[in-house]
Amino acid sequence: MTLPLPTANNILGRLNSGVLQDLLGYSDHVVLERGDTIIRGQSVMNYAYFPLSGMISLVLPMAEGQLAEVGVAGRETFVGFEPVLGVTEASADATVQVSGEAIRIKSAELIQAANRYADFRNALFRAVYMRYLQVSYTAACNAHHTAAERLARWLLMADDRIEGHEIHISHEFLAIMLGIRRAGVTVAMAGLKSSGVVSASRGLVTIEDRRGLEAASCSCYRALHETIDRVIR
Amino acid sequence: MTLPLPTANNILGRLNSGVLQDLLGYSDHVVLERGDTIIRGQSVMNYAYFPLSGMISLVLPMAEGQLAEVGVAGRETFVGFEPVLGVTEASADATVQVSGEAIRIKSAELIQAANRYADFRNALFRAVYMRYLQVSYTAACNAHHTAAERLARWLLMADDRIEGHEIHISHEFLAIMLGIRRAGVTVAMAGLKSSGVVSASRGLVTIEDRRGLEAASCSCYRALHETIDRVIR
DNA sequence: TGCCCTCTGTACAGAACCGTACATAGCGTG
DNA sequence: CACGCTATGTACGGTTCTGTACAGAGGGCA
Repeated sequence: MTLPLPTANNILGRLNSGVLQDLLGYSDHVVLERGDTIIRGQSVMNYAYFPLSGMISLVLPMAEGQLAEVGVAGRETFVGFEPVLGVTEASADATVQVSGEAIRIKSAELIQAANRYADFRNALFRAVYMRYLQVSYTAACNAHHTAAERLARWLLMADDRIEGHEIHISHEFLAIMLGIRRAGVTVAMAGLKSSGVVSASRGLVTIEDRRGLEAASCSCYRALHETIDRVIR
Repeated sequence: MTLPLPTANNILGRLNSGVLQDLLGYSDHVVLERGDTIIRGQSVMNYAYFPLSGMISLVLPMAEGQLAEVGVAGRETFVGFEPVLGVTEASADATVQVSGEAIRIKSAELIQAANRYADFRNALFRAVYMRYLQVSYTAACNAHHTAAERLARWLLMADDRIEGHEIHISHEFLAIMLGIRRAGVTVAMAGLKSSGVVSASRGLVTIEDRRGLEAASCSCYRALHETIDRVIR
């Protein structure tokens, strides 16, 4: 079993080796277990996480105990960006959805490194912007698209961030992420299963036909990707 | 008729006068007419706008020509933040919803000033963060709350950004902003009218009972305000 | 093996919202 | 004033989703 390298993270992997070595000097390598809440909304942010594998949901706690997922993060980005904008409090919960590993850096050290290295700072800014875009599309998608389309989009986003094509998640959790009933997930999932794009058993969803899943998803998945590709150039 | 001062904008108004004078040296004072689209999504951003009055909607263009409002801006903030994060392309359309005025600065000059003045830079960062929070709540709200509740929230956000309590807007426009049918707006508005919290005639909505409107709104309005107050401290 | 807890599938009535259509009302302009 | 355009009010069938409930399946553990 091989330990994933820090360069598995898209931001860390593009740094020149001197900067990366410096950063790693005051970083931890941590394991993210499914269900862990590594950041809590409305509490002081202590660490930023640069995932090497796995997937993290960003979940906004609302009034009356409701929850709403506003975005997801994997090794393409980092979580805990608030200090980059001078804010000490977390905006949302960060909950591990798919187990993995991450490089963890104290928020204060993150800021010092960002001040020191322009390339690193710019990469962090770009990641913040991509997060903003993702949340924007989530807002638009929630207003316009059906539960089935949004389920397909969620599975695509997860598929992008995992090894293989098996997602360990229950309908109950998916319901919270999509802001719909648990029973609604079961029905929507049955549709995807009957058309053969996914198979599923207790707590496990397997993507069988990626193209088919893209066809079942709303346009937001593709639109967000195209926008990000254009911005990154 | 008095010209609004640059200090009417919350960001500019908190700068020390030397910095403000410098900024104003390379800024324009512009009029924002209802219906103007001052920034277009997916095109290069040329200017940032610091509103002194009026309200601007941030509207994400989606596939198949659909539109979705992801946030609004008034004199509490600025629009055209992308260059602050090193991005040259606009993410969304910025359309004037309520006429007003603004201080306009070339994006390149904005960045130079931000590099020069730490206070200004920090204020811009904080505004970016507040925008992020607002879009997050829009995403959550769209997933969980009814059209009537969201209409009430929209009217509250508009009321916060105008002089007086009269909003010039048609049901057609509101429908686009909320991502629902025009007829759905008419029905929801009829509810608000029958309970006396607003009155309305052709193209004009008047808020009669601010407290009542807050009661008709979902919790997102209050929750966002409380979060922003806490972050700003 | 038996028990229990979680997860999944299914059902049903009702609410919310859609797409569409049509009639009326307000208001500017010729 | 008459016309025409835009805005508003209303209606109706159909779809999506909700809240709730219950039964059965899967799997861990005593």
